[in-house]
Amino acid sequence: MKTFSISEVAKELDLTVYTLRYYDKEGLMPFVERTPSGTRLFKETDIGALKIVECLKASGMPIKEIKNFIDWCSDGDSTLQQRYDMFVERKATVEAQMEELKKTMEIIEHKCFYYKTALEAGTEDIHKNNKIGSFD
Amino acid sequence: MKTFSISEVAKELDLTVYTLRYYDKEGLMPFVERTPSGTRLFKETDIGALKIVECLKASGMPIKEIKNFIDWCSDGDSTLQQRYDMFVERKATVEAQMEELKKTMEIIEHKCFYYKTALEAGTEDIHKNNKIGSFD
DNA sequence: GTTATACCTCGAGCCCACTCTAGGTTTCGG
DNA sequence: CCGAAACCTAGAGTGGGCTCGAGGTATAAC
Repeated sequence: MKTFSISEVAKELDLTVYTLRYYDKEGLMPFVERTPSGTRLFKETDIGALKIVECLKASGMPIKEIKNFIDWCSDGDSTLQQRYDMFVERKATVEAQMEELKKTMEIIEHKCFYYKTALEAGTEDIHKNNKIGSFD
Repeated sequence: MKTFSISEVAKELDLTVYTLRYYDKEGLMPFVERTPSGTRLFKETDIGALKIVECLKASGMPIKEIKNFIDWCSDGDSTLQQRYDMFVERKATVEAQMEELKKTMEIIEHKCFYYKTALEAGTEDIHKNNKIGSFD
């Protein structure tokens, strides 16, 4: 079976080898096998698992909670409920983040417009004259 | 003109007074006036400006870059172009974050389904039997 | 076979964004 | 006018997530 070195995996996932070893230290990859001399050998499935780790990270989950999930995976079917619940909760937090980001975007787009018109006028004052104290 | 104390502003923006004082220390609120004895007096417009700071923070901008923006604001119309460019660039990064979050969401939804069916079956094995090594 | 490169661990260091403590002053209700 | 609560500064401490240096072993290319 084909295996991959830590630097190959780092390149694939756009991480550094430092980061991968740090994840290992934090218990996020207990499944990765080693050569007799200690060199890590990553399988395709390991890379798949790390992609889930990255996904959870991208959802804003801290390393320690991701570790809980990994531990549950190691514990087998008895933890299926926890893992399901976790993903359902993640879904909710990501939805909230999307909402938040949408609001942020609206303000930023408004500011793009604000500065475009100000640039055209050569001064910000055109906005100040319209609505006093709006910080528009 | 009505003014607000630091704790009122903290409550309004859902921040701590510590955080607000930290922002001040970092130069994010050079516009906030003081009483002769040094107590900060926030105006409505100051709160508006802080909302923009929060917006930039929510867009992932680090404090130091937000400070640049605040400095540009103090410098007046000569920095209109920089500020416009900054918001256009912010727009792009927020768009990228939205894309990223969408991908994250897809994986999470897939996992919700994965665990829902596994729970119904009582074991994760039903997935393992379908696609070997997919970490689905 | 040797030399360069990649791998390893352990622990220290770094950066960011707060968060809090100590020690002090001010303001405000009764 | 007094005591509680809110304000202030300077600087130390915290937690998360890396990032790196030192010192050493292993493997691969020539």
